Amino acid sequence: MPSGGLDEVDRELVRLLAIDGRMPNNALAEATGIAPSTCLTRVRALRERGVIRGFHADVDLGALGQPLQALIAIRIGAHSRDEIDRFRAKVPGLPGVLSLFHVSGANDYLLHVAASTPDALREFVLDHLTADPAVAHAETSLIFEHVRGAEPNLTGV
Amino acid sequence: MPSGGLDEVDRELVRLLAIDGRMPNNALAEATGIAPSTCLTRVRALRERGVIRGFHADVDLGALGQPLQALIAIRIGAHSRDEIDRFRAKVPGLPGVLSLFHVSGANDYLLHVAASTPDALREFVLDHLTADPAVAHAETSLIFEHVRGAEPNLTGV
DNA sequence: TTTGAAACTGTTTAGAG
DNA sequence: CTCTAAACAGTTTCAAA
Repeated sequence: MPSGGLDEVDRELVRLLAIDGRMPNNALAEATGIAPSTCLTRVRALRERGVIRGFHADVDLGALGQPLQALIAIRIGAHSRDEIDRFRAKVPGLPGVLSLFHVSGANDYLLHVAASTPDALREFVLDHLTADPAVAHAETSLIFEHVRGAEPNLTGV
Repeated sequence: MPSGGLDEVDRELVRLLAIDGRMPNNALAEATGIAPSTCLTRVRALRERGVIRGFHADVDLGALGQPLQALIAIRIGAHSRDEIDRFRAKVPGLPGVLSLFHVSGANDYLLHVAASTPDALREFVLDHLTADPAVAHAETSLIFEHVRGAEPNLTGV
């Protein structure tokens, strides 16, 4: 049950930073029982190794004028690899896109988007999904509630 | 198209912190053309108002021994409100749970989880979902790829 | 790799506009 | 609500182990 060259201290640093990405180096050092300089070196190493990919503010999209969220199940219409790649490449850049999941099963992609109004959402689907030749079908589900996992909180959805 | 009492500067601060949650106050101030002290006040206010909910490290779960991710579509078996509430309350605390979406449509919940091995995933589903009296059906889709939105990057999946 | 201590940089407070 | 400036805290480097 090990974890690719991470020791106890590394895992604790990761855990703490996943909970509070702005925890000061000092505090991290004390919490893990190492010197601040050592702590700095380790956190840098974790970033360089890609264990920590970045730090992000968790923003309330509603406060930013995007109170609606949806998950859109997308089926690709058996086309060329090129067309699929194009779709995959364009989607993350579309306005309001939070995440794109490529999944196994009946659907090919699951798209998590934010929108300002039902109309904006509808336009998003029509303009960018339905209209795309790679897309065979798109089924939109509104998100009533979105709760993060309580434990380590090891991701950024 | 406004955003609940946020001015231009606030929105820019939020945008920058969503991209880099560790951007120094100095740099934020310069980037937005205000004094560091003012910047500090504003960022604090954004946190207090809940516009910024927190700061988190974005962690590579694979590096932490959880290389598998899945989305599990869950249908609730038309039970009492209490039972649904209990389900809703327990899930975020289950091991490996990243996010729980309550959605409209054929499925009631969409659960985003991480696991170490296919077996661990199977056990998770059997022990915590299939076995739960509130759950009528659970359909697991493996996540092949998960891409974040490129724009503001305004969330933390 | 680790560290303590110095040098430095960024943060925070306070006081005034 | 904003700013400048001073006080403070945290970060980072570096030489040594």
